[in-house]
Amino acid sequence: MYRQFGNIDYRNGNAAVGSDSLTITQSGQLDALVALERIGTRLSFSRNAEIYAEGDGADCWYKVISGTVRVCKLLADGRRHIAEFCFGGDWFGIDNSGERPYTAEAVDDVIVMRFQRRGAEQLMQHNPVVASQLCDTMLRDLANAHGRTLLLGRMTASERVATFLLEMFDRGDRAKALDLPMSRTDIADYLGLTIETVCRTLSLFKRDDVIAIPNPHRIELLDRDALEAVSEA
Amino acid sequence: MYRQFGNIDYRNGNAAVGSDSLTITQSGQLDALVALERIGTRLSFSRNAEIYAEGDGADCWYKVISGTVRVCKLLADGRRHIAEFCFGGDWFGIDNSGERPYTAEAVDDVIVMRFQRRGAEQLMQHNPVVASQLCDTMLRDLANAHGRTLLLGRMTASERVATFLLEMFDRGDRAKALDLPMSRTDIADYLGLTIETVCRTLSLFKRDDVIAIPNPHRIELLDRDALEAVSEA
DNA sequence: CGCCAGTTTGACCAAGATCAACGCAAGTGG
DNA sequence: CCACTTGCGTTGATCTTGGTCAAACTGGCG
Repeated sequence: MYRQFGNIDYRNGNAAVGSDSLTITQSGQLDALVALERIGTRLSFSRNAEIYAEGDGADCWYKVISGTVRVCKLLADGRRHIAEFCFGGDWFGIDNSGERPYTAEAVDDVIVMRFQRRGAEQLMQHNPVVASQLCDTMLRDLANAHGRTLLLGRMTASERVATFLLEMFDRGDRAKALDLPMSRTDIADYLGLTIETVCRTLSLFKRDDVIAIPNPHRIELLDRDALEAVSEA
Repeated sequence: MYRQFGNIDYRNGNAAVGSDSLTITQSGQLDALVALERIGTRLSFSRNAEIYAEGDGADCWYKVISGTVRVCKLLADGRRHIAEFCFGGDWFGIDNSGERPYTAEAVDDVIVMRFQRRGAEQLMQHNPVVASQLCDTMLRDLANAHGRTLLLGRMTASERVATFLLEMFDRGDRAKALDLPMSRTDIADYLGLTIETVCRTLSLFKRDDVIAIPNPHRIELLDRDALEAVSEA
């Protein structure tokens, strides 16, 4: 899942800014990649910096190069909701509304690629490979979002936390140890719980030797089967 | 929102079955419509009939012509989750996974248009108008799904029911009276509540003269402002 | 008329929220 | 180098919202 458009290392920084030469061959994946790369700009943000705010004009699309982004919303009375976390390779900020419906913030230090929406849309029009890859990304996001409605609508606290941990393990390098970039509050707002419930549930899993927590941001997976049994569905 | 591809009346039944002539001009909306229509099949289902089941092969896309469809999932222990209700004009069953992740059922008597996925995808490749319209549909669905994660993750029972009612009123003909095709159980499973909580909340709104309920499936809007105040966010 | 499916209402219960205190490690300033 | 602060994280006690269980109601239909 995720990590669209393969493994080109953007970090070497050969991206040109907004070149508008859209004379692009309608051929393979690599061309699609190069084409996209040519119209993007690299940007970096430090921990908790705002990438864009709810209400801003939605004239750009973004792709995470490194770090973690949270897409969230603050309600009038202080309740907060995190719609998604985005990691290296994930797209965010793709919507066809005029205004941003959510805010995007850097969870830790983040590097992103920013694409002018106009340019990207033109690219899609002219290059079916880019179009179908972006389409796939959207369909994956949609499936993801539906999975989350199930989680939020019908799962208990333990099921939510177990599902979250497995998701994080599977997105990382599938090692036994996991470094969570986000705080407990972030996790709570992502799972529709309170920070206390998240803590208690993690402590519960620790007590039952399902996970170990050497420090708050590091989780070690001791018993995947147990976690999967809790997460079930 | 929704109701893609305008107002052609499919009910008159001039749809041909699976004609594969994809020699289509790259021009206006109407052509896109005609092109799509030519590769679709009309089907009808009666109340509670299954349109497709979780686990089936996902080789078709669907569009509702008339009636209401629920896209849902039954968990092992009996909990049920409704991902979305689809009304006339809405697409459903568009996903790029091999197997259906959800079941689709007719809420009431339903007529749908079914499209072979292969054909529709080819059509998208060759006809950018169809492609971008389907893309828009997906983006709308995605925004919708994110809205629902907010509702399910952070809203109280009253807020959920108020939001649901407003959504239903706004999707209908915006008259003061609304006929809900779905049962209380359906509403509950859509809002992540129990049937009892849905009933109690509706009774509460009735007691406060926000709505009237002449019969269980008919809701009249007496005080939209009050409902919007509860739904807030 | 009596049954049936769906809805409504009431009494009680529990999962998770809220409120509060404490722990702990990383700064910071004297 | 060591008090003091600050920002998280953890744990405990209590409360509330919404769930569970149960009974009554309603309209349609054989």
